[in-house]
Order: sequence, then C-alpha cells, then structure tokens
Amino acid sequence: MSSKAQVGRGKIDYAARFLEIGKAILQRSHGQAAAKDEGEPVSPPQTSAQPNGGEVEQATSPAWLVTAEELEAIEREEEERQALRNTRVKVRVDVERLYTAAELLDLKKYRPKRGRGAGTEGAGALARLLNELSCAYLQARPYLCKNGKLPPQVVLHLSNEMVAEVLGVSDNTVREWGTQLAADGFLDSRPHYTTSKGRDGENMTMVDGTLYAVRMTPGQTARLRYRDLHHEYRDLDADRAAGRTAYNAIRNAHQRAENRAAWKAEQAALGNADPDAGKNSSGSSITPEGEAREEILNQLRRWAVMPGDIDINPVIDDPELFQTGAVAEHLNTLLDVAHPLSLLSVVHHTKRASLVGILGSALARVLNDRHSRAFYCRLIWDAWEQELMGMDGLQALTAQLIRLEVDRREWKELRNPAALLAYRLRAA
DNA sequence: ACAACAACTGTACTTCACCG
DNA sequence: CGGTGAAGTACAGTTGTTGT
Repeated sequence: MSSKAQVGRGKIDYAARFLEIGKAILQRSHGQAAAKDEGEPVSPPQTSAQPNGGEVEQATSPAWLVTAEELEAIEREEEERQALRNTRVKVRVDVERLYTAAELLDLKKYRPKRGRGAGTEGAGALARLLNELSCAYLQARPYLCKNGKLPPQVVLHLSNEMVAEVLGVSDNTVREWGTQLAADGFLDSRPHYTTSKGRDGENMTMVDGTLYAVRMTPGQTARLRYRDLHHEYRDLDADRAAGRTAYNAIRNAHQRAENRAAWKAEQAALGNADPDAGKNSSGSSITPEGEAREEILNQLRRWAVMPGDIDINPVIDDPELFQTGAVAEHLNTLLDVAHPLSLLSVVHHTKRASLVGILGSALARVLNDRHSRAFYCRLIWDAWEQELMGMDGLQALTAQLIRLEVDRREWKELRNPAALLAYRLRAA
C-alpha cells in the first residue's frame, strides 16, 4: 500500500553491474545462458524491494564489440524490457473488477430519515467519494496481492477540507459521516503527522492531512496499520513553499470559478454569444460553485495518487485561455495534460482540433519526445474516437498518463516513458 | 502580531418525522 | 394540523506550528 519511493533505490554500482553484464554476455556466447523463468508476478516498481540485479539475458551484438557506453545502453534496454514484462502483470489488473461503494456497503442505511438531511445521501456520499478516489488510486498504482487478488483495502492520504468542499458539506459533517462508516468497518481514519524541519534543523510534529483506510472487498474491516501511519506521504515544507496546499486549492478554485462567471457575464453584456451554449445538455446551468467543486474533485483525485500534488494552475475550460493559446504555458507535467483531456467532450467542436494539438505538443514536450508530436495527437484523437463510441477512451488515456507520471517519479531507472506509454496503450 | 495551514470542539440553528 | 424533539449541519473559535 505504501507509495514511498525506496530509499537509495536509484543508486546502482555500475562497475559491478558492468562486470555482471560482461559475464552474462560471455556465458551467452559460450551457449551457457541459464533459462530464465517467465512471467513471474512482481510488485510494482514503487513498492518493489527486490533488487533488479543479474537479469541480463539478451545481447544483440557480439560481446567483443560492445563498448562501455553500449553496455550501459544494453543494460538500460534490458531493464526496460524487464520492466515491461513486469508491468504486463499490472496491466492485467482489471480496474472494472473493483467493487463499487454500493457493493461494499448498504448505502441506504446511511440516508438520514429525519432532520435536516432527511432524504439526502448522508454518509453514503462520503463512501462513494472514497470509493471513487480509491479506484483512481488503484488505476494509477495497480497491484495485486501475493495471492493474485485485489487488495482488500486501500490507504489514502487526503485533505478533509477538500473532501468537505467536494461533498458540499462542512468538515464537521465529514468527520461525523466518517465515524458512521468507521463503525461498520468501511473505513478507518486518523490525522497524519509529519515532521517539519524547524529553523535549527529541529523536527517539529505537524498534521499534514488525514489518512483513510478504505474497504475494497466485501466484508473487509478497514484498518490503518503502524506502517501506514508512519509513512511519509508528502513533503509539507516543500509543498508550502510551492503553494501546494489544500487551502490554496480551495481558494483558487473558487476564485477561478468566480472569474470565469464574471468573464461570461461580461461577454453576455457585450452581446457575444456564449461559446459554450447549446452544445451540451443544458450545460449553462452549471453554477460557479459547481465548477469550483468539480475542480476541487479533480485536485482531490490527483492528491489521492500523490498527496499534496495539487495543480496550482489547472487548465480549465476558459475560452480566453484557449483563444490566446496561453494554455500551453500551464502544461508542464503529465498530470497537467491528463486532466484537461476530459475537456475534449465539452469544448466547442471548432476548438477541439486546436486543443488536441496543444495537448499533443505538450505531451511530446513533457515526455522529451518532441519529434513524435503527431503520434501523440493521433493517440488523443483515437481516445476521442473511442469516447464517441461509448468506450471511455479519454478516461483510459487519462488513467494511463497518471500512472506513467507516478512511475516516472518513483521509478528512477525508467529511461523511456514514451515507449512504456505506447506499450501500455497497446496492451490495454 | 498576524497570516497560513489542517484538524478538532462546542454550540446554535434548521429541518422534518412523528404523535396526539 | 401543529407542537416537539431528534437528526443533521453550520459556524465560530481553538490548537500548535512556521514564516514574515
């Protein structure tokens, strides 16, 4: 469950590895290469504690022609090939097999029968949100237990303030709902503490969010364990320095929604037709409040996968932004590209091609694969076509991009993320 | 001193099922 | 049909820390 990058995993003794590779190649040239076991299930890279040594099995050129640089290249290639083999196991984790909140819990039970909340969803709304976030987490970090089954529970680090905003209730209510769900074993929650460095390098204990253990299989009693509580989920000092706080996410979302509403009102006053009008089902009824909530939900999905990693300048459906092309400035990570993909279904058809172009370029740039811009545009168009056929193409591509970003950050040996993305999309 | 940050506490308020 | 009280929610204030 832990998402922590293994300490020192990036360090490789290259001299020793070259020796190993050299030996392997020599053995190979003498026809003594040992047969390797195939398709063994392996944990995902971010949680893997197994050293990756001694797994060279193929060399494409004779050993006596291989220079040190080429050796390194071969090693890299082999590691990536091995990684691809490992990820195949992960790709096969069918996310659609995950249980819904309704299958894990009798949601009707939590509908308030009396009082102010009578007739509303009550604590069930929190259960559904946590279930959705858990599924998003598993899409980005798919793994199986040793018995080949899905994990019985998922541990998420979240901001209760953002959860409350998304649900449209107060943080008090979220806590109250939490205790109801905890009583039935659907979740277990606790504040999470981190050590923040003081001025003299002194460690200070501070709350940096709330941990939720969430039931993922029927009958499981969710429980936080010692290792969950003691895991470092975010670097609070760095997040604060960069402005990546729940407080900012909420405030900015409201601010942006208000600005957007003001801009639309201004355009309407000038007699300009609303560019969004008439293309989707009564979309004009979305309030600034609803827009802000939607943005915070997206931020929370992001937070669930990488705690504290909110997008400070999320690309939103801002007509002005698209007209000026300023949108590209905001696309600096895979997540920045992943989330706006959903805009394809709401953007006006005359702007769709340019949006695909912007996102395709950004993808090529972020993946350091600029010459393949057309390939990425094609990728996005294909996803869009699948979406039109009712196959969740955009959602699938979004999930793959989020996964890749997670892998890129925690899997330091990954050299060619573009190839991995292409592979996974083919395999999916 | 005050803002930022995230969670917790206490209390007042609103809403609605229920009962006579 | 209207009074009552339980249930659920909102809100202000608190805690404890860093940083300006």
